[in-house]
Amino acid sequence: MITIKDLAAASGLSKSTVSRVINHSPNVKPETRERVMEAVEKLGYQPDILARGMITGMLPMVLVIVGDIQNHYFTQALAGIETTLEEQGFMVVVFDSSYDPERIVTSIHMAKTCRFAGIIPMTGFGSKRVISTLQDLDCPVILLNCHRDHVAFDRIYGDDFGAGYAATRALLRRGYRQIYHFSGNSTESFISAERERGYLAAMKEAGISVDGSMVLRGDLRQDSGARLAARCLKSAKSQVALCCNNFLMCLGAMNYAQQHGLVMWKDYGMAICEQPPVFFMKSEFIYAGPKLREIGRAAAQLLLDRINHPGRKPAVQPFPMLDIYDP
Amino acid sequence: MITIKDLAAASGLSKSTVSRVINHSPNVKPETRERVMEAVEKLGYQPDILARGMITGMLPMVLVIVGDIQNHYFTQALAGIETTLEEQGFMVVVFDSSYDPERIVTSIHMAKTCRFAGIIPMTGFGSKRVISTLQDLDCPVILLNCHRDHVAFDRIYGDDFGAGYAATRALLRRGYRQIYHFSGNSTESFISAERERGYLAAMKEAGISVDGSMVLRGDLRQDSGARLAARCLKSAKSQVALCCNNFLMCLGAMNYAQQHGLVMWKDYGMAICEQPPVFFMKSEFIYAGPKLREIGRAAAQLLLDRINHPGRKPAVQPFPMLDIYDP
DNA sequence: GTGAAAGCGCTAACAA
DNA sequence: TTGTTAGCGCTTTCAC
Repeated sequence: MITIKDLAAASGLSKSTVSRVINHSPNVKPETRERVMEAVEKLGYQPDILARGMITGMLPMVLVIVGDIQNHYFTQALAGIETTLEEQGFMVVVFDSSYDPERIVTSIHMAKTCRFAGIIPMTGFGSKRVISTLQDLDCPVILLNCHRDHVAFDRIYGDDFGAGYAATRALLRRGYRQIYHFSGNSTESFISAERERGYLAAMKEAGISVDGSMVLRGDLRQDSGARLAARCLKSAKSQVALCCNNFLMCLGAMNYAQQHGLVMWKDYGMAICEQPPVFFMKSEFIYAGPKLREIGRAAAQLLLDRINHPGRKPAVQPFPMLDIYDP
Repeated sequence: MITIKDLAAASGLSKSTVSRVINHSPNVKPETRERVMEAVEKLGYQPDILARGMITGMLPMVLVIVGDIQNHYFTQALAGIETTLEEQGFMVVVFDSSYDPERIVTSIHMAKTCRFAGIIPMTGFGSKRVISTLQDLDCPVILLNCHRDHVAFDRIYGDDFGAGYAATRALLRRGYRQIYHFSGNSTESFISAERERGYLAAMKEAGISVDGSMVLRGDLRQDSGARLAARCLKSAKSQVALCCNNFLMCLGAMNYAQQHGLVMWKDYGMAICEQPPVFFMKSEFIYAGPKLREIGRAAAQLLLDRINHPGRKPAVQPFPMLDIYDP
């Protein structure tokens, strides 16, 4: 491995001068800089990021904590995060927590002892331990789509209220009035609750009173989508529409419908309050949701800002951009 | 941050002794060990992985190079890789290459200068530059589902021939004889070519001669699946079946079918030569493919072996386990 | 069984 | 503008 010592020897200069050139310090004679760069080219030098990290106290790596790497929700945001960070020379360490707070805490400790430049948690905020672990950290943290009331941290979140609202509105515009909302357990997931709130707001605005029977609770997974669909679509009246809190429940509902010979927009309407996986974009159904890739980019950008300007007060940054698709 | 220096002071011992305890060296008096561990507990010491990496020349991190983080093919394998590596205290750095060889090379350099413990490339092996970059590396590398003839590296690959064979067989067993294969450009993707080979073998074995018109070439994406379906299913004879090289083409074909009122298993048969995304497992269609999560685990295990036993000759390790689903 | 000292490759004071 | 020196926190000889 080529080190600055080798460069120093090859160029007849000292290690410090070489270091200055490498780090683009302005206080170097152009001629000297050239001499060093020659050696760099000739020997194929590449700085040891680890050694540098020891001194500067920072490794150009960012920990991103997801709940499930196989879920498009996370990978779409991840794509945005990675693109942005890579442009600035950072690498992304992905931790698939399986939504387990204990493992999240472990990963955060790991990040600390590796002196990561920052952490972007996208999940796991039920646990006090996670919060307090992060607080003891003294490391830039951007909460992405976590609860908004963790005032100690920078946080960015999508407009899931707007998503629920827009999805419902789109159905209303098509003339549906009997619109069911397939929701999650709203006390558990903040995002899920926001979407539900958006649905309720749109219904209210349209002057439609929503009684308890219109909001059906599932577990945000496919099976419960099918189960709930069975309850609403049994008597297949064409004026019924489903506003699904998330994609997986929609998929379950669509499966149910298909198996029972129900055709979308003929026998029932369908909208989702989030972006579907890429290969389901521009399909038949309506969707409205925060642009996941973009919100990932924004979170990464925010993190970079924090890295470059430490000591600023943490702030909430709403991310209003919605992807609304109404075919 | 608590360092071994602090532990030494707290326990009245030297840094070296503390280091021995931390690293489970046998040459320490039990009593001394206890004294150190007390200090560790009391002060909440956590070793600085970076500093350790400088000495040992290895950071417990592994670079995994994927083609597209939003593709379930990669994330499923990634899930297996991560689980296995995490158990051994390694972290996973995911690099989404967008299949770009130049960016892959950059990421490999990054891994080197960070002294990563290993690299698992899952894509990007068209380029000679990638290969030679890896060869200059002196770092454990496990090629996962890349070309098999890179003899300089350890490599593991799934039984994609078997997948194509099994998928086709399942259709044959159901009585289909007019089975189209939606393939990729087989010169580009080795995996795609293997699946095609499996299809051809099964057809041959069944005594069905396959002329050129039965293998249709697309680009492995959704649109081409729909386009090819239009060619085969137009005259909707119920004895036609599609054997899709990958999930996305299958999805395109299913969309086409649905929009034209064709019902699976009534109007046409469908099989895929790979595992679909989790939420499409146990659906209507047949699939057969290497168990992606398991192959990920196996690759990670192989990497760990190489890290612990350097200097062994690189070898191919076929991974025969198939997930065959025939509802 | 334990301690002292060297050094990994680099940056960041401080001198010159 | 450049060189010298002192570490970062740890592991690893080599003495004792």
